[in-house]
Amino acid sequence: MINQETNIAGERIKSFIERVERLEQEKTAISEDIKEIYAEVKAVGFEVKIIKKIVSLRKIEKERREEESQLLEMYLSAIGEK
Amino acid sequence: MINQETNIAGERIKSFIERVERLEQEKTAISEDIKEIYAEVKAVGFEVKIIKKIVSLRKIEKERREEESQLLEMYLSAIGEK
Amino acid sequence: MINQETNIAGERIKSFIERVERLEQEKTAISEDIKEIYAEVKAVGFEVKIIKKIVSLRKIEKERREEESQLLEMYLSAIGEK
Amino acid sequence: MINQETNIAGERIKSFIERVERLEQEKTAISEDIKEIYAEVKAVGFEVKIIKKIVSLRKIEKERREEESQLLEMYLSAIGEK
DNA sequence: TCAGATAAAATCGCGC
DNA sequence: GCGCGATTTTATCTGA
Repeated sequence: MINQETNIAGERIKSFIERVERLEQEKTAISEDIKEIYAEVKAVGFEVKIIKKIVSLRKIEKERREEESQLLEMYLSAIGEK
Repeated sequence: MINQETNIAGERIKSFIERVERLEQEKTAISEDIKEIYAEVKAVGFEVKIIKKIVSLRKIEKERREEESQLLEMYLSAIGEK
Repeated sequence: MINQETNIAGERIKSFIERVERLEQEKTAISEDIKEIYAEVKAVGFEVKIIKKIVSLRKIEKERREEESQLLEMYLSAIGEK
Repeated sequence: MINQETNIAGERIKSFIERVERLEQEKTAISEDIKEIYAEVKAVGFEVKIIKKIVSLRKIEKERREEESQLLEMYLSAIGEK
């Protein structure tokens, strides 16, 4: 019956939406936690901008290292060493 | 002694940075969870674009309600009722 | 001849830049006009904060309507009606 | 009569809001014009990022010059030359 | 001076 | 794979 099928589909859609919304709320909460840390950084007299810069630099560095490590694995694999 | 002070400052900065990085990892993990949900949405044959639009629409509605509630508070405050 | 080409490119770039700068000046001028209106609002004894909140509320409502209309189009498109 | 006063106030508020909204529309329109220029920049093969950088550098330069000129005026005024 | 709002820039993911 | 649009992040600005 069409209506029941529609309802079932509706239920599934609703469930997906609620799961996404739940996760986005968590994300927002974490963003707020991060803001609080920066407020603390400022409160103790450090420069927020600089700390942020360091964080982003470390992220880039980490990504670079991961890429290099993947590249290394690809080479090793290519010469049959892994 | 200057070096010790520097070290103490360095320790505190390091601690802030690590706390931020920990939280950003959590955020990334949640973003991946959300992506997985949308992959599932697609897998069961629903249109991801539409579900995303519904999510954003509900977010806007929520924001509107919050703004309205702020407006009410402003009114009350303006007429000295709060 | 290379120098002429360079000049031509340079002329075009200069023209783009000047067009952008002209428009940004206009934007700044409008922002100042808006500020003047709020100064007037304050001068006649209304609460600027509340007027601003109403403006932003109306903007959100407009966005909501636009999103709804996009959602409708997506639905129609999804069921092959458009 | 209170209701009439309220209406008059309401009319004025409405008028302020509409004036602001009108100006904000103009601002949005100008922002779109700027975007179109950058689309054109890209279409003819120039790098948007670089053009934007030039625009922002020129803006900073202009502001610096204005500040210097103000500073000069302050000095002149301080020594009674203006 | 500082938080909150606004705008700009960079990044990411999607469809073609 | 690449551009395009959407999201996210960063920087600037403004008012309290």
